Amino acid sequence: MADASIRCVPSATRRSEQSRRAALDAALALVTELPYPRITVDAIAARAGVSKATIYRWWSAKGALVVEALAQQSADRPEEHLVLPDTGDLEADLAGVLRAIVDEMADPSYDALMRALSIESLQDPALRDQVREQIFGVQLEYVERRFAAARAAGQLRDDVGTLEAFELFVAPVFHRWQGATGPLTHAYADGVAARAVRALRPG
Amino acid sequence: MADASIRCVPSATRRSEQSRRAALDAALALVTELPYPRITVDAIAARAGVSKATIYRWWSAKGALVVEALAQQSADRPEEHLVLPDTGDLEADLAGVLRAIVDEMADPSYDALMRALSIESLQDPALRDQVREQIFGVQLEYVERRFAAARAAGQLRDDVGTLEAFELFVAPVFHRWQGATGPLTHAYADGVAARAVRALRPG
Amino acid sequence: MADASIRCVPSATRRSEQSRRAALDAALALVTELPYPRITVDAIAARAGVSKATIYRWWSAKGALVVEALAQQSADRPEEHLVLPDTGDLEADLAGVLRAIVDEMADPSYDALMRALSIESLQDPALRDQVREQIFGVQLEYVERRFAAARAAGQLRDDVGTLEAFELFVAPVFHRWQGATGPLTHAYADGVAARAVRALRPG
Amino acid sequence: MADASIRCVPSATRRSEQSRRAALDAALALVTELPYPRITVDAIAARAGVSKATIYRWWSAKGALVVEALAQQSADRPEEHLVLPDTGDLEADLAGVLRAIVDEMADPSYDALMRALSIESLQDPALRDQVREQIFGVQLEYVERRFAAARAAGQLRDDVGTLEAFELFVAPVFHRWQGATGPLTHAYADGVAARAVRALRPG
DNA sequence: AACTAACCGAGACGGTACGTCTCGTCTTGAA
DNA sequence: TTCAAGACGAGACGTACCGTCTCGGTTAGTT
Repeated sequence: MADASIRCVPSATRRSEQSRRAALDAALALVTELPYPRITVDAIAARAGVSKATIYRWWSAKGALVVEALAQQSADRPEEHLVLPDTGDLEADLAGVLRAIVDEMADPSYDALMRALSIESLQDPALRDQVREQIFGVQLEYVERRFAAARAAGQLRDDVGTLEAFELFVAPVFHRWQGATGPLTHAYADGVAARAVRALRPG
Repeated sequence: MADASIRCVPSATRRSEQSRRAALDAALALVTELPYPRITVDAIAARAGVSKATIYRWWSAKGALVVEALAQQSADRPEEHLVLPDTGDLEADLAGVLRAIVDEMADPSYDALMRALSIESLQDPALRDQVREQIFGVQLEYVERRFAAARAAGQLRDDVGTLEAFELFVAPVFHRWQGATGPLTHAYADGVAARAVRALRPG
Repeated sequence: MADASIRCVPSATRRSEQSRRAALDAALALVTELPYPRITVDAIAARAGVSKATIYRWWSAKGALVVEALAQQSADRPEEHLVLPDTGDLEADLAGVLRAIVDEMADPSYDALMRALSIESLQDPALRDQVREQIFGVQLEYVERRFAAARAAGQLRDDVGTLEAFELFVAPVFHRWQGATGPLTHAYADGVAARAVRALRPG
Repeated sequence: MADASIRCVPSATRRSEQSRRAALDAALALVTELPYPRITVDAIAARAGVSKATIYRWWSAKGALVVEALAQQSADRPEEHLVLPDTGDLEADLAGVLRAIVDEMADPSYDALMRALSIESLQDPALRDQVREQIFGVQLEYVERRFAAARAAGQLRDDVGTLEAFELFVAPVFHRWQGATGPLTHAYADGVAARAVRALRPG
């Protein structure tokens, strides 16, 4: 499955918003309830009260539906985004958000969801792009604002782009989560924040 | 698939080394030839000229076989490990190895291997642990030596462990590779090395 | 499909004759082009440039439409009916018409039409009755005239009805066609005619 | 369905006789229980306790399985065959067997079974041939014996083959059954026998 | 001339069944 | 015993049609 590329047929005018939401909601619910390989299109269809044909009419495969469901959730709950506060203290702000991320990663349903996203991304380039644009990109925008402020306050080097700065504090946590290569604690979050700030500091 | 844990029956008394190698080689070959979800146990068995029963007798599932195949390859080709040279210039050494990694990631075979490893890690905690110990751990040991030297030369802060230091320069590259969130160039490698060294520098 | 009975509901006053003919013509065309199970309502609708809803508004199912199409054709081409000539020689007349039938049966289009009729008859009693009345019955009437003449000429036994006489020479040919149990040749037609006449002869 | 031809592929040596019988028995049972289009491969598989893949491994489609099931039943119950007794009185013997056939045709499950056979035969030439060889042919052999005796006793014309003679008394009944063109009574059976014998009598 | 009502095309929808695929187990026979 | 070969039960996959429905647009046949 998930070998082909995304379809997401256009004509969208006559599309039933009700069916669309039912499918996305069902997908979201199942993602947090079952290990990813146990989630089937039939189960999503049944849960949504929607026919399998309808799902395949609008999504190329299970993965595309799941990713869109997660993106939709992202859009529906902007307060749950990776919003960097701005207290003036960049390291503290980063540490705070990293602690929050670390806490979320301990939640089994968040874990399941991340796993689903990662697996699909790795299996299908089209889905990887979808994830990057619909989920990662949104997160990045939120971070961008805080870094713009930091840059204006002279706390950031000129030779580091937002994407690189973002990677600097997010990638280690993500890497450790994915590989289970070490504990994901608040202390660890603080350490990552400290190192990131040191790396980004001018001079 | 890959829902259960590893078995890897020990007895091995009358085990046919020939069949074992054939299976591992076939798995390795297919990983680089096909998108991961298209690789089936039947295909591996057919390619290896080995029966499916034999595979299931010695490995619990496709994933365990693939991971062992990759670990085996890792063990067979130590020269391809992530060996940090020691020229005394830590940043240059890091930049060099990161450039090498970036080059490898552009190789479709390497890409496919990494993808397989990541997918299996994400699907099965037991395999994730296996990957960490048999592949990641080996890499880490090689890096450890260089960092020990740097630490002795006073180039490293005392409050940063080897694992954290390792993550600092590897995780961003890996994250960018997995998410296709940006270009993987030598310039990028140099930037990551520079930032890592800044973050690790004492004072 | 075709599990329910015939409906043929609405007003018919406002009915578009154009759509009706288009549907019937499309059905007829497809019957001769495709194996029967491959003929779909969607295909008929598409070919006719008519919507599926329109088809289901006027016919209960594919079968009803096909049967009506065939009946319509039957009505449109009376010259193609099973017309028994009357030369005075009953056996020769029968042999002539049977030879004509045998020739027709070799025509793939006719074969396909007969197949469609038979399949629908067998699947739905309502359609079977429709076929009997609108197609079989018409054929029978034509035959009736010739047998009336034969009866008047004392060439027919009193204890044999027209239907039974009809069956006597038509059923074997039809049976052989449907079961492909033997060759359908002019010689065979002559034999059937001879046997029928012997069976029907008085005394 | 049933568009392709018969496959019946693999080795057959390793084939599980148990699964084969379970599938055939289940098919037979369902044919008498449900209208033919309602019989599904899934239902047969479930009833038989056999996997769908096993069914498709050995039969090309539902039709082939059903036909083989009926042929198997034919083989299992030779006493239920169309066995013509030989009392010396050909007409009485024929009338007897036709009366039995007429009685059977009134049985809904026999009716359903015949319908199934006919529909499949009409939809797929390969199945038609299978029916002819595995079912019709067997019946014909039984009839052959009685006609041989009749022929020896000088009760049959020399210019009529067994197949033609068979058609003469079976086809009218079958035709009337299939088209519902008239009542199927013992009196009708007697009439058909009488006409057949007249047609077949020498001189 | 506007109104109304039924028809029409298009095509999305909930369903059912299809035939294929992969999984992991099990059986057979040769070495 | 181990192995190659491969049939098996289980069940998800993605496709094809079914017959129903809603949507606007059009076209009679009134008012």
